[in-house]
Amino acid sequence: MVTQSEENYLKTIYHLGKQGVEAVSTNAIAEQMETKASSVTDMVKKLAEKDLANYVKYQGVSLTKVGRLTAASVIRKHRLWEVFLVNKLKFSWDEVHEVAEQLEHIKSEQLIDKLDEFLDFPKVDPHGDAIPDKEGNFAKISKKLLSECASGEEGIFVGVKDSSASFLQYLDKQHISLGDKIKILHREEFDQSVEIMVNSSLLNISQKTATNIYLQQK
Amino acid sequence: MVTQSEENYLKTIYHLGKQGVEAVSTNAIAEQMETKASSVTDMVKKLAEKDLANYVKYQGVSLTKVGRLTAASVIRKHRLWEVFLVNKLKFSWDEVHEVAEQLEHIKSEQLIDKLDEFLDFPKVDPHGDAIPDKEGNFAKISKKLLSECASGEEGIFVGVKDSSASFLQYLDKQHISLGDKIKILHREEFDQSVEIMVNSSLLNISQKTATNIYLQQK
DNA sequence: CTTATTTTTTAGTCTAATCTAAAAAAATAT
DNA sequence: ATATTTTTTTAGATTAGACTAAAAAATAAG
Repeated sequence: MVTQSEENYLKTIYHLGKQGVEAVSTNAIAEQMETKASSVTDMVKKLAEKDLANYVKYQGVSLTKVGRLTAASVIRKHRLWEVFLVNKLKFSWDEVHEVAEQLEHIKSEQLIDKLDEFLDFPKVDPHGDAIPDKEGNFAKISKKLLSECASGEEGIFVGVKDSSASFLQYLDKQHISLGDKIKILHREEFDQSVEIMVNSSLLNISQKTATNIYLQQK
Repeated sequence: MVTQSEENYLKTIYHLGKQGVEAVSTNAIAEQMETKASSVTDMVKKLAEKDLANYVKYQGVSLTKVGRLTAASVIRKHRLWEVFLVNKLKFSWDEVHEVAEQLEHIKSEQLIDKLDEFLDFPKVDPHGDAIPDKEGNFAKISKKLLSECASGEEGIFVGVKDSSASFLQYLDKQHISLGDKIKILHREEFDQSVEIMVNSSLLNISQKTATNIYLQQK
């Protein structure tokens, strides 16, 4: 049995080391998890003991195949729950993280399968990050900041970069919501503002807004 | 902060001692929770320390007002999650318990409020047990076994007593489902079978079936 | 290439929750 | 009312996870 704490370590190592393939330093993990390096050393030994991680003293940690799969499964759960919280329970994007952080540790294959189905097999979470499938494979999502799109390009609004309450409220007021198709019509040289088409209405957004919106293209 | 383990003890004491008001013996708790009496003693001291329980050596435990409220809140979460699992994710009744057992410990007021709303403020869980409100008050549910109803009576099918897979499948086959209005037409003296009206169709059910179905009246 | 600095590990504590075995109190039976 | 049985508590260990402080290894600087 993989404990909750072990799952959290696996997740962190996965994120820090390119899907857990690259070796990650003890200190990096400690900093990320806001814990002490000595605690990390202890845990990392345990993960190696359980064949979830490869660990050589003074040389950092990477994940084994099983470790990577376990980490991906936790990430899958986290992101599916985030979709549930936002799409079904109407949480706003900035409120979901800590709750999903708890829900990701619920142990039940069946629960996640049924949740996945209930949500209609989403491929991205509310922040625009890919949701891995049961085998731990991530769909290649080509998401790009709106500010990086040329005029003429279009894409689906799949996430925000910085999800402050005020920004989300602004989006709400402009009737821009997740899943909307956005087309870039014109980029204004002088102030980097962008004219876009959303829900068949024209809108002008500031550069700041444009650097906060992720579009998914095909 | 109340730990997961503390919550489980509170819940057990609540259930064993008439909402936690009556004192419950150490042994009774140990047996119910499949743990050792010595572990119970330890925990019960801690609960008393935190003013969640009243405890006098050798005289059993009851809950304080705060303890009762905390227990009721855990039960509320458990039952709301059960409704979610059955109504939304299409779990069958006998599969939900252990998952709800985990979900009940997720800490987020907001989550439960929104879940409650999402489920349309249910008053009973899939087993026909009342869901307490935020103040810990249970709606008085007058649920009765179908076998105890006189002919002429009617009620809403709110739960089952023993939820074996085969029984649930039988109900499915007969097109009897949760929330259906059932009217008792006639009770056969000789074999205790009962003729009922469900979804405007006549049905004859055995005594065994009748003792497994809970009806809610008014 | 030796010294200083940083990183990582080890050794020893601590807390929460559990357990076993023994002691103490309460309940029951003779 | 005394002995026996049952229940409950205490004492002492154990395990997971985290911490502090000191030691060891690796890295950087002169």
